[in-house]
Amino acid sequence: MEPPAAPRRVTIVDVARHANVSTTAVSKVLRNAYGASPEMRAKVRRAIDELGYRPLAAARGLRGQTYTIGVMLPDIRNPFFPEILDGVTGCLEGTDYQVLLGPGGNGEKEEVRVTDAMIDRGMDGLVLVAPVSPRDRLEHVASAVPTVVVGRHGHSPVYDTVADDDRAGAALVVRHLAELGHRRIAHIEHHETDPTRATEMPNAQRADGYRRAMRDLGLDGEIDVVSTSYTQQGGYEGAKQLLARPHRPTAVFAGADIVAMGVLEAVAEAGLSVPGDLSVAGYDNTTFAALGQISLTSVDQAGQEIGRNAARLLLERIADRGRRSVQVRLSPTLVARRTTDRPPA
Amino acid sequence: MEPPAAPRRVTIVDVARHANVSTTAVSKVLRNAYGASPEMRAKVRRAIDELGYRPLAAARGLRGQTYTIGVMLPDIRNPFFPEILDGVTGCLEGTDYQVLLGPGGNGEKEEVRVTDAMIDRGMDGLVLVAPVSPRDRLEHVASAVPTVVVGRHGHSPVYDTVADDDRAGAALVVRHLAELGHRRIAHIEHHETDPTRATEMPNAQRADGYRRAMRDLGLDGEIDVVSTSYTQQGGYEGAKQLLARPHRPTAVFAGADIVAMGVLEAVAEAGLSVPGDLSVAGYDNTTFAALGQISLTSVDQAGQEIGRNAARLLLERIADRGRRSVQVRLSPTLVARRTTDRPPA
DNA sequence: GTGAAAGCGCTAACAT
DNA sequence: ATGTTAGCGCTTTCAC
Repeated sequence: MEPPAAPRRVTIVDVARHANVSTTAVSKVLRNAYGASPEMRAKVRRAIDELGYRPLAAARGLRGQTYTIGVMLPDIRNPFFPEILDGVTGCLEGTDYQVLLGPGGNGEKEEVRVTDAMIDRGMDGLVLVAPVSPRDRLEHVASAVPTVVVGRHGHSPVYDTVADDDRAGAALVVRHLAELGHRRIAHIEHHETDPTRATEMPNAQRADGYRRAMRDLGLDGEIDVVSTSYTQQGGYEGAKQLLARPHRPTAVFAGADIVAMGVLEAVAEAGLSVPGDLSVAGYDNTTFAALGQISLTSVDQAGQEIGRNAARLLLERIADRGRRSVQVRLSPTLVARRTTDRPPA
Repeated sequence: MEPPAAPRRVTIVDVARHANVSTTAVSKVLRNAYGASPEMRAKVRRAIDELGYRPLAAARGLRGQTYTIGVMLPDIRNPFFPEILDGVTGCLEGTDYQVLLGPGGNGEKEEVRVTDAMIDRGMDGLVLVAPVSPRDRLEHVASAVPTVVVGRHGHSPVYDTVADDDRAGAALVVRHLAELGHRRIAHIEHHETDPTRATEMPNAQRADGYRRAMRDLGLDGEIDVVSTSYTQQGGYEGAKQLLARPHRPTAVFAGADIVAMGVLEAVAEAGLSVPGDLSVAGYDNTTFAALGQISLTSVDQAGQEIGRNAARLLLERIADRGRRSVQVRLSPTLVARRTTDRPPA
């Protein structure tokens, strides 16, 4: 009546014995490495199947690879990130790599913890999605393990980047609203104090894109930015401020869909209608935006495309750690829905 | 001009040499194990800090633990799961364990792949969230590594379970609607063919809870179940069917919030109003439900509580693999919002 | 093409 | 309380 201890795992030695070959031979078959005859391969594969052998990734990692790709997501709740993840896993399908996710937590401390953990676990490559850590830290990580940084602008020789052109996305929104006839187009941005991040983060690029687009349209005088945060609460508060303006805007470009949700709430509370009294646009084209009840005009980032590119670059870098760093920039598209229309007469 | 190969990692040997002690001593300090004097500990810790040493989890795992807990999520997109995750990570905070997520993919094949991958990576324990795999498979996994199954009914001697009482949750909705005066209360369920899952999955329990509650209220004759799927599309189609009934229901209990979203869309399309013409309730109290624009009556599962319990049970089982299996059942609560009201006169 | 043997970084027995 | 030594399961020389 002993406690049901875990039964001993089948090891490479068992397989070798069962197939009457050396462990080296088995290892070669596992890795599709050079130096094993077809007959040998067949024999070994049969033994593997018969014994139900699975190589222990941890042990492999001690000498070679762990066949594990780590993806750090800063916030599981953001409905945009699953798209990226789908792209990554899709690209890795058919390879021997397995994707594991590290829950980031939107803070530098949490990011350090999770990236260190991934390095300590011998992961072969990392995809960092919209990291908030300073550049040095990212480079530190990238020097320990092949890394692709996603959704953050600013280059580095040690890691590759994939990002949407957030400035262009913001311009799409502004032009769309201007074409509808709006002039007083306000923007709600995410407040950023850190100097590096103030240029590298998507939110900063969106705000910048908004300003540039306004200027390009000759609307310099109408530029109106409220600085809160990329949260529903931030959108609510930002909208409150904008609605209290003596001469209030006819359109609001919220820096993220979740912000737009807060705006919609504040507008409803003020007894105003969308888009009758105010047009509202978001960013990210999240699930919310597509809901029939919401039908929010938004900017679609090619999430899957981003993920696919990230995975591809990562595999390339794993294969050649010394290669020059690559920057991929993708173009977002506008998805016009029912929250934007012509301004009130 | 050689390619910048990864600099050699600091190992336990380096630390031992630097501190003038044995590797055993360092190992003991790392694991807070018995047999190291305070002075020794101090010395070793200093060396660790000075060298920036971090133990390699893969190597530790080869003999002992990897200090990694794997959480399998079937669907990253489901906004309910982050709650569970928060509970798990919260409970593990302060311990040496790191949580890594395995993207499930809502299919048996994907689940096998990701659970195998987690086992192969030497994880110390697994939390499986709402797995769809058959019981045998779950027991197979659990026999390889300590496992807690979350959000699935049905016990097993080899794994612990944590779940909300979905029957009770469904009853909460039915009683709420009945108290408002509804009698013709319909339900949209997720179609399930597999016999094991037909009893063990939450959706099945919700449908069952609906039927029981209707009977308990003497509404046997009004029981009306449409069988589609737990998707927005499923809700849309289900609602279409219900609205086409000669004597249509006055209230719809959708088995999940996302289903309710589809219902709302179909209702709006039919030119009807909620809750004026039809009351709608969901399940899961997701982010959607709470949005001011939606304000959906829903059932709140204590997600964080579920996660905390799962983590606690897992730690207990890691400490004692032989202990009897435990089942924790938590109680959901109703969150009444604006989509439910008295039936039309 | 094949296999023996060394060793990856750590922990666990076993001395001392 | 401390150190020595033998592995854990795999990959990688390097013989043959």
